Amino acid sequence: MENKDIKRYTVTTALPYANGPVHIGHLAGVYVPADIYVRYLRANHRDVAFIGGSDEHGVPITIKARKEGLSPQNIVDRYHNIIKKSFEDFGISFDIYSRTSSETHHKTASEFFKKLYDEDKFIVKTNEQYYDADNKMFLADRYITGTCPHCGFEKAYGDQCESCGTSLSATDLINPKSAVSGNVPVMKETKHWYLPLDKYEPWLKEWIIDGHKNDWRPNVYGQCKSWIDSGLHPRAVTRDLDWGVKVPIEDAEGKVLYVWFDAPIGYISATKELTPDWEKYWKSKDTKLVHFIGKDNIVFHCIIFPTMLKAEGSYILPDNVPSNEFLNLEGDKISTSRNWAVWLHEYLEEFPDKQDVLRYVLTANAPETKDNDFTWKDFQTRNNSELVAILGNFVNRALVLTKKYFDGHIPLRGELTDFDKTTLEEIKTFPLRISSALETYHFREGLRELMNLARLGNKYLADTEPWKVWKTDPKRVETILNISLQIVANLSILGNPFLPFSMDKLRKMINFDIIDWNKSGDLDLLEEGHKLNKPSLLFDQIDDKAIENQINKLMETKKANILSEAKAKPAKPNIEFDDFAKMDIRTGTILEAEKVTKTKKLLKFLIDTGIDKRTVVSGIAEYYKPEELIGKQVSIIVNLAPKKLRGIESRGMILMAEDADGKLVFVAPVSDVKNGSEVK
RNA sequence: GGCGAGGUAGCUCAGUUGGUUAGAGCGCAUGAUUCAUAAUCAUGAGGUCGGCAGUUCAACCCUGCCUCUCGCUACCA
Repeated sequence: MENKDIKRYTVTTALPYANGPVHIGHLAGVYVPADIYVRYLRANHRDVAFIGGSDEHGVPITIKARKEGLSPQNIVDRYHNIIKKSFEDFGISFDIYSRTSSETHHKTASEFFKKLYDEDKFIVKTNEQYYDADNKMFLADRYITGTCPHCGFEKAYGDQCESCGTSLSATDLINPKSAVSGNVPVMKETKHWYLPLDKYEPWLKEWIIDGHKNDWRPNVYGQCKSWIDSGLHPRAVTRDLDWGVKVPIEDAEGKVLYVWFDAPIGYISATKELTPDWEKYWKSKDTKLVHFIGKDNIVFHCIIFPTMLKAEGSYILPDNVPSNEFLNLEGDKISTSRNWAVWLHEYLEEFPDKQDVLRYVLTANAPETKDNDFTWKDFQTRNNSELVAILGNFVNRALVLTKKYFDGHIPLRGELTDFDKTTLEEIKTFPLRISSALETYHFREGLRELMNLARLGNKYLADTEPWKVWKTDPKRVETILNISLQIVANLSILGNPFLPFSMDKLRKMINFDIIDWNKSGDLDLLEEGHKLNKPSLLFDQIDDKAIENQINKLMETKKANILSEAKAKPAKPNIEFDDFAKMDIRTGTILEAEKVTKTKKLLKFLIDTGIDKRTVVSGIAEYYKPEELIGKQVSIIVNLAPKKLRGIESRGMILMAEDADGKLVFVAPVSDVKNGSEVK
């Protein structure tokens, strides 16, 4: 578990993409656990570099910039600043929060690429891609639009059709156009460099499958194993684009490093900006590298980036990649585009000075083993019945009693009862209970143990009843409160990684400034006669009103989303009658229907079209059972070019209407007509 | 369809190289208590550990099949 040879730590957090602000999903998955871990390490005098930064390259940012008539730099500046500020205000204690548009990063990423290039670690492939001759640029992904080959949507992108959701390749599009000029693009050869992941397969097997079977989380390990087992392929590391890190070699005009290649190098660049002595954090065997990420990033951080580091040769590899699952919000997936999220910068405004409440809730309910749900009701309950009632209340009781009886001075601990002794012994066990949870990335459990210490305090007070004893034996009360206050002091140390703002406040109240983890478990942290400052409440109740406001806000979002989803898509451009007349739509009857094996969506039909009996394959298996369709009359395009699907030749297409939720409904004659009737 | 992760009390989760009464917190009920932000403390109710088979003296834990959720992937004429 705890490796004694470890001298220092490099802890990184996934780089948030600078095209939007940060929400609670990011926090719960990555930043809060990483921050707890780092604060814990620092309290143990470990040498830590805590690295974060914004990921600012890639096509989506350039598209957003174009849409808003701004430069990509404008866009990333905007979001980088929002994100950076909100992390600061939230107490994510980065040693540096940098960005990939920085000069240092460009230089670092270039050199990294150059070294692999010089050492012949890449393979080169040439293929044909669309090219806009006027603007002299290759059209990657979203820079090309055209008609979707299967839903007919005219504004499909080169990587995906937003109408039917299919992922496409640019060459699939019908009537492709450049999104930049509107011109018809030409095919032109382009050269790209690939990282041959396949060559590293044996090494990855040894390193991950054999080497990290027991210390990586099951979700991380399983995901890696799945990738490796299914066979790795060379992956392009360059792109034809003008926003990003220029490919630093001749013959690479207009090419940049692909974002996934440059982004993780950002961890290294940021460390360079942090300290000239950066190499010890990345190249020294006695440094432990830990990547905190969400589950969407597992492949990059466990397979691709390590392969890059391995290929480069001089870097250490991650010791662990604690990846969380996803956090849902009120039962639905968090979605930036649907505005279904609790945004950090808004939370900070609406709940001022309540950073720790959110940190607490997100940790107590962290998606460590499976997706979890964040609800405002739970947020309120955890605040009111855990933070306020258990932790805040215990501290308040101890401090108020001390003020009342001893004017805020720590009383003498006199003769101990057996109960005192067992309580003191138990206090001593908490540092190890919490640290062994944190060392193994079990943050939820660590926090639970912290609360158990506060529970122990409450129980101690309830059992010893100092407010009663005071009347008969004030000496005894001195001992009771001394012990209670030692618990308070211990809480302030042990709670600091989780609740830094509140523990800071607590330390001021008890006039105490130690956060050294090694001092925790000590039973004389507060010495006799030590003067406490005036107590105040650590946490406040959150009332129903505040929760209702948040829930209403989400309801509004939901309404707005339903409205916009219900809106019909705008009509496509007019066509000539001749274009319509080319389509031959007939009525037909389903004679046979069966599921295509090994597919989720495909049904295979035999249809009597009046003209003939033919096989048609259709992707509706999610909505209809084959047996209930036999005998049903449908509309079918009979002169669509045949297409092989899963080895079955489909001759025609059944007409379906798609509802807002994606459900497909037959478009068919309302009463039976003879098969082969023309639809016109 | 393939692969991965998960399915344990109303909710959120622990758990065991398989061992005899399955745990915690929150919520709920009852009682105690008043120092404390109506907070606390005790006690209790509540679970056929997703389903069915199998291996075993013994399975929540191992094996097989099935089922549901999430993710990746294939697929949607």
